[in-house]
Amino acid sequence: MQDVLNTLKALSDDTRLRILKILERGELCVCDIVASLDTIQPKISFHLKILKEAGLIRDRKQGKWIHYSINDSDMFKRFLILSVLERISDSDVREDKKRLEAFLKGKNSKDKIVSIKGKTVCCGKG
Amino acid sequence: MQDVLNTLKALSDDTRLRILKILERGELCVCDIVASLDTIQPKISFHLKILKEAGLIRDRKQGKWIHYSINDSDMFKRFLILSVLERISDSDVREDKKRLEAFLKGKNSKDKIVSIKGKTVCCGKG
DNA sequence: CATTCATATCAATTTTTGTTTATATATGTT
DNA sequence: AACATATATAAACAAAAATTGATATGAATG
Repeated sequence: MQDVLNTLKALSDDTRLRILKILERGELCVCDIVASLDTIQPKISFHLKILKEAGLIRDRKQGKWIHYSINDSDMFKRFLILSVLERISDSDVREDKKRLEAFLKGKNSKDKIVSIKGKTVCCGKG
Repeated sequence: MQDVLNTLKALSDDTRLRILKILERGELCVCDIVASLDTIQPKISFHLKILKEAGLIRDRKQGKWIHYSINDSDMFKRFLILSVLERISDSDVREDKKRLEAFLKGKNSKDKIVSIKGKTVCCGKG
């Protein structure tokens, strides 16, 4: 019973549903999610941990960054996520998505600038 | 988002999953559930309220008793319950089921005795 | 109409969960 | 090596949820 419970508990939180909702877009690093939900990083790390321990997401380390994505190895969980997220109204996550796209755009242009100097930058000031 | 969240929260509790699991058997009154989970009545009333407010169960009043049953009017919720309960191991609810059957048996025999005197008794001492 | 029984609700408490500030770790850069 | 960045973790605090014991409500019975 514990695994089902953990899974359900992990899904029973506004912040975590919002995280999953933007992860539907694809793999994201922590700072992307922080920017998207317009909040502080430890909060996001806390919720990512819960989602990960429930087996709903997985992470991939690459240099300084840790990329999170929805874990599709467990059918039941994948399916739960799908049917739950589908029932969340677009208006509940519109702002999150806006902020995410704006942030990613900013990152890209910075990447271009710094790639000239050979840097790879995420959210830093350059 | 609030309705999905309420539903998930209602499902995210050991006691409530156990209640749903025995309600799969069919309609039951509060005292049946109390006996089945071997606990105190206010606790069960508390959890029943949460399940009801989430739209997962419904109640039917009949004289002194209130009978609860799984609410199958909402497809999504019905389906969530099904897929969640299916993943709960039998061993997690074996004792509950045992206690329930024993209790119902006791009730029936008492009913027979008191039906002679024209009474209908639930859990009272006769 | 007083009593009993089934259930609900309340108030107090305890437990669990989420938030925040500060700090640690690890990787990459100069 | 010193520094900056991305993320995690810890500790303190706040908020929400669960448990319990006491009491209220309302139906049936004698």
